[in-house]
Amino acid sequence: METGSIPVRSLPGGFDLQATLESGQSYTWLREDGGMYDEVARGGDAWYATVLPTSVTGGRPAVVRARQRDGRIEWASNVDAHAHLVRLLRLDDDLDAIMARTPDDPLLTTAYDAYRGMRLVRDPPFASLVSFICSAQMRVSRIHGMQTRLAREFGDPVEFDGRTYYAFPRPEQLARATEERLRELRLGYRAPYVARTAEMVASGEARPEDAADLGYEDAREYLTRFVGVGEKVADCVLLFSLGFLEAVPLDTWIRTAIAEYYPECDRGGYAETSRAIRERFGGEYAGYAQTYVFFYLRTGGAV
DNA sequence: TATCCAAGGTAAGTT
DNA sequence: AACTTACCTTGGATA
Repeated sequence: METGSIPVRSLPGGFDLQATLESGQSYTWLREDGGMYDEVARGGDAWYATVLPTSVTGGRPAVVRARQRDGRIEWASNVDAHAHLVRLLRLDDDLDAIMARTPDDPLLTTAYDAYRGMRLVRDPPFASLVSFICSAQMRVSRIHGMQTRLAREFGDPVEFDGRTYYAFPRPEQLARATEERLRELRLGYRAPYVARTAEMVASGEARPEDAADLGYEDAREYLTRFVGVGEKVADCVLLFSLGFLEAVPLDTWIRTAIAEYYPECDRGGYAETSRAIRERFGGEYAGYAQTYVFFYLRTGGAV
């Protein structure tokens, strides 16, 4: 077991682990006290755990546990997790600079103040792709449940500190899943989408990470070749996995925000409205603004 | 207790 | 290209 810690004050703009992991960006972490999304007071200091896939570690899957307490991010792992955490939780983003480069409007300011320190995540691409295929017409807490079941059913088990953790399935593992089994895991009509997309990735027909080499709108178009991936899901993968911080997924909450606060940005079609709200949110870091607004509204912020 | 509704949308079929 | 409609499931609201 290796351990370490990272002082929060060393991170420009601070950090909020709970907000970062429970804001509906990533579905690859488990809170070890069992709770997540569905309760309790904020400001907890619970441990969270994830398993890095072999595509990231290059070797065996690595378990990473982290918690935030006493002004530090504490971690424990079977590898040196520091660089992994910086990457997964975007600890190298300068939040102060990013907020300074998004507009100074009342909704954004309120959302920023509510979850100061929340960062975007950088999830492994295949897990992110599957997670957001599953997200269609689904509550955040249930998306998380689906991903947890997929890992336990099809992922590699990894022993760490007396417990068994499960990596998110590799494409070839998930490609072996039958639609029927996926429906039993309560994916509903998303089951064939996940099965077909996993086959596409496993066969080498296309890989989500290949979109990273393209320009933003071409990258979004590229991802829609996967079954179950439309423009909104594509934007989520671009933002939460592939580092396109300008991506603004147009989900129900953001559409509500547009109607209430930025009606002039509603241009009818997805691409045009997306472009308008992206500009309204300052362009290059518009996705940060989107994520704060989404989480703020979803957790009861005034509309 | 029964019924209804909506949830971080997408694919397929019509105009 | 723009506009409908069907689609699994289920927690929470309403009757």
